[in-house]
Amino acid sequence: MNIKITLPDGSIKECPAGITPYEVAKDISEGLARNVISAKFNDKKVEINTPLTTDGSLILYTWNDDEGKKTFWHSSAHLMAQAIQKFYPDAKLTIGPAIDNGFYYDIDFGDAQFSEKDFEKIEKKMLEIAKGKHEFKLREVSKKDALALYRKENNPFKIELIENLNDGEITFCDHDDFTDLCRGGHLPHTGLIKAVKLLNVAGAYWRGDETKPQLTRVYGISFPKQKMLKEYLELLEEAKKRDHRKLGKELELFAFSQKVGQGLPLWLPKGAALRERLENFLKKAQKKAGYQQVVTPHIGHKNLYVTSGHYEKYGQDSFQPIKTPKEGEEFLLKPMNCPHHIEIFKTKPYSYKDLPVRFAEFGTVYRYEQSGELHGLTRVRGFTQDDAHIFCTPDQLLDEFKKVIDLVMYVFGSLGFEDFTAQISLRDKEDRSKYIGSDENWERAEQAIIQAAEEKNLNTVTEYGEAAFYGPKLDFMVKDALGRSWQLGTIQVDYNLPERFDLTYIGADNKPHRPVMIHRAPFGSMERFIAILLEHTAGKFPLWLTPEQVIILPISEKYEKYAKKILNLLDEAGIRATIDLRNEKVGRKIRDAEIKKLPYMIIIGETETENNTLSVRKHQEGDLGSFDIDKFIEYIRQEEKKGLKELA
RNA sequence: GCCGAUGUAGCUCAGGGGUAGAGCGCUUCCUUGGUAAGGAAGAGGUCACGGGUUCAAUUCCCGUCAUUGGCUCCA
Repeated sequence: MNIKITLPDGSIKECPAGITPYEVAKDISEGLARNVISAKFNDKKVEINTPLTTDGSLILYTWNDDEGKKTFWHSSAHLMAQAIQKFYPDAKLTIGPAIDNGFYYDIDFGDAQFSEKDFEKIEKKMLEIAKGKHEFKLREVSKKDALALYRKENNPFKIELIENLNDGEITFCDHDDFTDLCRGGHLPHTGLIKAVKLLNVAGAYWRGDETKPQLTRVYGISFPKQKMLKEYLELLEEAKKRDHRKLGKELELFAFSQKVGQGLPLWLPKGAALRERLENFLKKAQKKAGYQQVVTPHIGHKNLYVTSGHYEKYGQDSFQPIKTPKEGEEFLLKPMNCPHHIEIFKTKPYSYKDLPVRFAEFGTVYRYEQSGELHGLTRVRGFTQDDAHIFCTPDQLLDEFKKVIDLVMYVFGSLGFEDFTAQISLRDKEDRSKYIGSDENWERAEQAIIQAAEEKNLNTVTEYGEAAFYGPKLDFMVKDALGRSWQLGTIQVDYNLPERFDLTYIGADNKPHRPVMIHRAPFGSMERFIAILLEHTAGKFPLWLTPEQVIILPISEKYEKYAKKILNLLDEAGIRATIDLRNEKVGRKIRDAEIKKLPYMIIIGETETENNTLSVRKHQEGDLGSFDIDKFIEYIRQEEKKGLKELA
């Protein structure tokens, strides 16, 4: 009997029933058969040696497909677990999935210690086993037998997993002498795994729940070719060079001090100046977009946060109140600016004709982040939000929201962020107790965001359970050098705080109405934004933003006077320049300026002094030739403008 | 907060029971050199902090702090 198999290109192959995906690949070409590592049949993951018995569509995956890589890495996780059990026979396995870059296995080592020192022997053992070309074989097991096996092994984790599965859908995967509970998706055999590297060990809670036992998570990666591993490791090295913590130190932008406290960044002169330029850039755009700057204090009365609901939600898990010595009044370091801005809104009555009003502030806030969660500038305890709150009528909401999207796009565009995801963060579908406010208001807010994102043609993903407790968000997510995702810009719709603070405006009907609030921060925070910008540009900031635009390199002391004259002229023209007056040869000065990524070098020697000119060299590009001073200033001004777009 | 790793000169790091080393940087001197490293000399360290073991601790043990890879969390 024959079956009809449809391939992705639409062609239909007639094959004998019982043919495996591997055999189909072989029928297409020997090369494909060598490379095929997994398959989907009728949209369901199948093993490469699963007999196909009905008509259907088949997709074959190789290493070049994400599906293929996942299969490869998941199979490698089995191999790693097997190798670990050779050395730690009592280790209890739990789960071992593939991730974006490799795989991990969560293991309960009991009283035994597993550390990085074990990596080498595990890697060796894995490769040794891999060479045996052991076939991965999936087999169905009854619930009873599956439970019996893991009861014998005394593995409560697997038992818990199996208990949540239905009889008839439980499968085990065998290879060599190793068996594991697994739903499938494996390589044909272990021999395809040619290179492995264990990357790190970490603690991870069983099922991600901090009340449950902590397991040891072993991360690794594997490849079908040794060369690919080498390339991957080189890539990791490259990424480390772009790490904002390293660059921030090298470029003297920011620092931390044990004495000041963890997670509290200190901005050095160059970093502070950079921040100021970024702030001015946004202030200018916001002014154009109808925002008004306000300034509010760093602390607020506890009652302010009781009213806002933040106290109930975060009171225990935040910096604790500051008390006045005599009255015992309690004040909190502000963890956000919204309540303060709301109080500004409440200083006078508003007519519908006055709305929308938009209050903006670079507001520094303090949040108690758990010590283990702090990370460079991307996760800190004190940071400055480029915050603003828009108060508008329900009718204006959609339009205002879209305008904010425009502003965020302008900021991202001006700074070269093209690779981002707009994440629509909605309520958890099941657990609604985490949120305040009525279902009706939430529904309206969520719809407004979805519609605005759609009308602005944003590339979105929707995440449930990611909303703030007072409202849904549109978050702009960007990846750092190491591929970790961070939220930069955010726009949030809020019907709840206006309710809690009893905000009103007078409508055309001469009756009070409830305004809607939008919270928004295009950068997110100055700290995180600069961190990600550093990693994106590898420290080569746009010319308009960079701390030092030009360095003057006199060839010898004889030209110091002329060099200083040039410095003054550049300074007067608002160009940020310094001089390298060290007693070094010009070759050395150039080398050092190149390493420091200074965009322009001006070389001053006998010729320049006599002709009243400059020799200009551009970073990474070399000699640009001779310039008059005025011509050079004009040139820099033009180059600065190139990076900045106009706000629509 | 939890699990693991780390903490030695301004930076990057080596070392190891008998109070320390390299490279870069810095200072001084020589050199006045034209597009990616000129030469010489010198200064610089409570080996994170506190306790213990020891004749002796920077080294071994314990604790604290900080950094770091994850987990949980993220208004």
